[in-house]
Amino acid sequence: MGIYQTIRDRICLLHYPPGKKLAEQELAEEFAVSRTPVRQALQRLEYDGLTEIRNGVGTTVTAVDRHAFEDIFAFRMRISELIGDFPASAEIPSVLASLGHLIDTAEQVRKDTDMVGFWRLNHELQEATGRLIGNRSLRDTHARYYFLACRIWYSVIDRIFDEQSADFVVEAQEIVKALKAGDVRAVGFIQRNHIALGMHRIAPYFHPE
Amino acid sequence: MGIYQTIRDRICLLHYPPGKKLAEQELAEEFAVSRTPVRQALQRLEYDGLTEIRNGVGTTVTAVDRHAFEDIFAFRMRISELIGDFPASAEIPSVLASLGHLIDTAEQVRKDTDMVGFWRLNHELQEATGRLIGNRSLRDTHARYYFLACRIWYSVIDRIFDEQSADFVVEAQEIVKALKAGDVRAVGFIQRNHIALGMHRIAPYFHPE
DNA sequence: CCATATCAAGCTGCATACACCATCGATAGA
DNA sequence: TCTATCGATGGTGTATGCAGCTTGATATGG
Repeated sequence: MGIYQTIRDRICLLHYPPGKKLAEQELAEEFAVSRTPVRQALQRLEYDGLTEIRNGVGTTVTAVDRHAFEDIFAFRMRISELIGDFPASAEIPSVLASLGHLIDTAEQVRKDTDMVGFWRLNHELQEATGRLIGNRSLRDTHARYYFLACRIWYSVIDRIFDEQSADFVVEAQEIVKALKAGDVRAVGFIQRNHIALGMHRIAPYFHPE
Repeated sequence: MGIYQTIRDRICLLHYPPGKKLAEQELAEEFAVSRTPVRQALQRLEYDGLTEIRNGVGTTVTAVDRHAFEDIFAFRMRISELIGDFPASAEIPSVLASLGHLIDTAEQVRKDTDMVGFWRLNHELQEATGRLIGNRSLRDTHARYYFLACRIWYSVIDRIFDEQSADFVVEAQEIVKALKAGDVRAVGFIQRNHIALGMHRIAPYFHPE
């Protein structure tokens, strides 16, 4: 996995929490490369909105205030609603295969209260539903804002794990049913509804900094 | 204006047409800097989808095939429809001021068949309507895909200038009327409809490569 | 004449050195 | 004692040299 993806996942997993300073030199030594490729990754992360680079100061992980939280989740809901307008129906079989594996794994993850495992399952679901989107612009945007959102719910996952992971299984099962009926539009609405559920579940725990 | 914006505008203005090779060394000499900041700009443009970097070959401006054309315009239509869901009503007065100046300038641009001037007016309208969007995620996406779309209609602007610029004035006037009524939602639908008009006007001239 | 191997040129990717900037603490003066 | 200034420190921004890759021209053998 590349430097960009590694750092991005660490931010989403809160291994690098908001406000954390990321020193180029330190990361360069860890990845056994020079500062150049590390800088490239950090600049891309800044473009994603996950980090902020200030000359002479350093690179810091961006804070997520109440405004950003609401903006991102509301936008993701609208984006998901659009999935049905651009269905990539040819991908349905492969997505169904992914979802099958995903639901099987989810039971074990729930028993173990394996939060990192749950985070990975969400990545897989995101990747799978992305394959159903037949419009590249929408698909890219869908993925882009997933990575902005996932660290938000992960910041309170220890307090909502049971409900959130139960809903996750329900969401995956509903998507399977919809896809077996060939109804990609339903997938978008299912996802939209579960984003809304998650948003309302997170909001009480989410205090602006 | 920065290196990134300069190169981006040259791509959108077809000064750098699809397929054009952008040599880092050459650009570095033009901007009187080293390759490093040029590389930074080119990498960001690649992330935008405007260029493609291949090791050992060089950086080329991406081609726009029929698929990309349809994806981008369809997506932009959907994005514009969402504007009304996140109105930044406080910006209405300043946007009205921008639109006034814009409509005044447009008449002269139409008389002169000033295509670059028309291109600039579109930038201004894009920037002004962006200020009406109260959701940062939507605003960023709205801007991002504008720059992917504008070089497409600009590639055939010489053949559609009269109709396109006439519609532009109508669009701006309709937006003024909507904003005077405080109806930001209407702005999104006006823009959506004019994107659709433009798309159908372009399609006949647009041949896949 | 054609196919293939080889080499040279030009490009990007990376490593490194240095310049510039922001910050904090020490120190001297009021 | 408080304040202002200066310097040390650690960070990012840039320039530059070199390594590795791609591609096209060229030479060579069939």
